[in-house]
Amino acid sequence: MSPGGIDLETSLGYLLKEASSALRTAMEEVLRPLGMNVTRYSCLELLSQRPGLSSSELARGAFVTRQSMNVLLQALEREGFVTRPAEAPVGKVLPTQLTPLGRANLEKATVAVRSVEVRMLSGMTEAEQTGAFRILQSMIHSLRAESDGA
Amino acid sequence: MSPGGIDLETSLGYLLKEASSALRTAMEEVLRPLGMNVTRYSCLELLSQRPGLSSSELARGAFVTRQSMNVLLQALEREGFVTRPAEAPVGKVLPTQLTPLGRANLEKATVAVRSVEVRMLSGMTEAEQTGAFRILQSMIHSLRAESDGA
DNA sequence: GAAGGTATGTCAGACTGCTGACATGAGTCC
DNA sequence: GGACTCATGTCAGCAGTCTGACATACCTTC
Repeated sequence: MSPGGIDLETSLGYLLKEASSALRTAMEEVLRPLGMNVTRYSCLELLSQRPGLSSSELARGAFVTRQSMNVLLQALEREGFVTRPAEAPVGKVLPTQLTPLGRANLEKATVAVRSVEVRMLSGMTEAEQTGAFRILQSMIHSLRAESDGA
Repeated sequence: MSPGGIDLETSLGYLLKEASSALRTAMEEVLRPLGMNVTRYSCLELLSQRPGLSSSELARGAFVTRQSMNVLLQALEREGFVTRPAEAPVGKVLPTQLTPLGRANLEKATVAVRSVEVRMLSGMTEAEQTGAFRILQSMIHSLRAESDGA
C-alpha cells in the first residue's frame, strides 16, 4: 500500500466489486429473456423459501430499501406473481405469498440462475468454495461492525 | 443443492452480493460527507494511477457504461476536477487529466476509503487475503468465460 | 482506394433505486 | 394510562445508471 493512493490492481475491495459486477451482468443476461432481473428473482426466491415475509424483510434479504421493495411488490402483485392481504392481520405488516403463477416463473428463473452459479463455481475445488464462504462472511462481518452501531 | 430451488443461505452468489452490498454501503457512508460516491472515487483513482485514460476506458474500470461515465465526466469537468481537450488529438478519444483540485479531493477520499479497506481486511490473515484474491479472480474468470463470447 | 468491422463520444428516453418525510401500530418504561 | 422508542408501509422527489440510437474515426482486408 503506497501512502499516495490505493492500488486498484491489488485492492481486494476493487476485486470484490469486479466480481460482483461480473456476477450481476451474468445474472441479468440469463434473466432478461424471462422478463426478470436480479432483484425480482431474489424477491421470489426469498418468498419461496420463507413464505409470508413482509416487505421490509424482503428488502433486507434482497439488499434494497423497503421503499424500493414496495414498488417492486406492487408490480409483482399487479402481474399476479404474489398476493398480499388488503388489511394487516397484525400491526402494519403485510405478509406476502407466492401465487402458483409466481412459483412457475420462479422455477424457470431458478434454472437460469443455477447455470450461472455452476459456471461461477467451475474451476474451484470444494475446499476453495468453503474457503470462499468463510472469507466472504468475514468481510461482511467486519464491514458491518461499526457501520451498524454508529 | 436441492432440485427445487437455490438455498440462499449456502449460495456463494448470494453471499457475494451480500458482501458487495456491505462494501458499497460502507464506502458510500464515508464518501458522502466528502460529496463523493463510489463511482466518482473510482474514476478519480483510475485517473490518478493512469492519467490520460479515455471515457470508455474509465467506464470499464469503474464497471459502468460509457454513457454513464460520460455524464459523470461532464460533471467532474464542470466542477473543475478533471480536464479534457476540446478536440481529440487523435481519433475520437478524449484523454482525461486530473486537475490539482481533483487530486486534492481524491486524497481526502483515499483516506476515507482506506479506512474501509482496512476494516474489511481486519480479522483476515495474510494467507487468507491471498486466498481471497485468487478465489475472486477465479470467479471473475469463470463468469466471463461464456458471456463475452456469446 | 473502397468496404466492412470495431471502438469511441454523444444525445435522448426510460427505469431502478435511493433519500426524505409522514402516519400508524407495537412494545417498553415510568 | 401516557410518553418514548422502534419498525413498518407509503408517498413524493431526485440521482444514477441503463438501453437504444447515431455519427465519426481508426483499422483491417480486399
